[in-house]
Amino acid sequence: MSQPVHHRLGLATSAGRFVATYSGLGLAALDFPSARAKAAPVAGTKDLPAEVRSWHALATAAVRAVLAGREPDELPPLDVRHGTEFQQQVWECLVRLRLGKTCHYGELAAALGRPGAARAVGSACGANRIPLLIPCHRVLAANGRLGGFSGGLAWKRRLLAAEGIRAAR
DNA sequence: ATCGTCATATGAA
DNA sequence: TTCATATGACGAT
Repeated sequence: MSQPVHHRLGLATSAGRFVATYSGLGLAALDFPSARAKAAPVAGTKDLPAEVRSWHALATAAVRAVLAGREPDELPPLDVRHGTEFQQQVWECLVRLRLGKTCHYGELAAALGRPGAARAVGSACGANRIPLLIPCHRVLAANGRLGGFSGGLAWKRRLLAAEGIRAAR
């Protein structure tokens, strides 16, 4: 019936206006700038829970940092309940992957004790609703190429470039 | 270098 | 159980 309240807030950056969605547990989704996102109604900041306002401040600073190629100093809590156990393990690994570092789908699978699950890792990355802060753009294919990206490969390239990483073509 | 074809893990229908 | 993946390895061309 009454869903847990979700707040959708615009997040302005030099690269456009992202849309952040907060649940009662923290940041639940981060959407890339798009025409559709622009149209999305965004709550006025007046009757926002103080908690959400502070999370949004952290998220805004963190997203801007990543876009600028700087390591964010503090992340808001991430609400990752929608993920399966395996997906959460993958995302957990990713938040620990420092800016400027990359890994391969297969390496990540092996690190989780599941050699051979490279493809499943790719799927888990695709299910990530919080790009940039859960940095799935730092996961490349074993042949040095880009792999995929739900936000579009142009974004993946752009994010990697901001971190000084250059993938093979 | 590119292309097919398998092998494989996970998750949704 | 069947199908779809943001993979990877291998062999033929």
